[in-house]
Amino acid sequence: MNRDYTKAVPTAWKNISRVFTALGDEHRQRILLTFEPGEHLNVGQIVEVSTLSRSAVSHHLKILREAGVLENEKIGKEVYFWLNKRKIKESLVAVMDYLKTQ
Amino acid sequence: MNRDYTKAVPTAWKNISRVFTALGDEHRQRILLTFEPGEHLNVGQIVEVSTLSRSAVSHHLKILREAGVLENEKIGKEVYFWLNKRKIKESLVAVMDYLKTQ
DNA sequence: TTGATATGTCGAAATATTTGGTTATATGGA
DNA sequence: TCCATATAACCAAATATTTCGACATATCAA
Repeated sequence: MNRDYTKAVPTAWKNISRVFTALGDEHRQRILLTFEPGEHLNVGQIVEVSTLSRSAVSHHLKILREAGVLENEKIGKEVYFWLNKRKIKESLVAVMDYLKTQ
Repeated sequence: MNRDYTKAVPTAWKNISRVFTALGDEHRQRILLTFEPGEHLNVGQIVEVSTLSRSAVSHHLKILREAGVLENEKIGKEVYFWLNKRKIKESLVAVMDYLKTQ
């Protein structure tokens, strides 16, 4: 039995945790699945295919962005979002590596 | 833009969602990290290394079990839990595969 | 059968997250 | 500059999750 994590987990795991929390919500999954390969979508487009209000979508986009799952850039009046594949893969690999030691 | 997921995600993704929700909580991460390779732990042992009450731990174990992340078996008076590596890996691979199409 | 132990379940309170209306800010066009 | 548009930030209400004590159930040993 490993007692190292009685009180807390390492920072690396906290970051992973945020990614998993981000992916663990169905609304956020729906947003992610909306992206076609390499596609950049602006907030309005994402709201358009969502059943949620603009501010709820904005909230979920913030969580996805803060987890590093999405990146964004403002172009003119619009903010475009796209998948950060590297970041998602990193988190998955971290858990894969943990499983390998198990 | 893929509009297929406007209202819902496929069942496969709902199952993945449960795994990610399970892994996205720090208390649950701490429980998972407590397991040494191949180890089976009973509830009392997990409570012992936790800062939470027995019933809170029981609640988290239920979430982990229902997500398929942990398996369990009652032996005598005790219930032993262990990691379901296959199930966790399956969920990670599903997301990896999604990333490959991106 | 009685008592001790291990665990699960229930219910209510505490806490956190989600939601959507409203307001603020930035951008670009007339 | 003034106005329309896109988005973010703020706030309060609705909802969901977490927490823990109390109670219920199962097992085993005396």
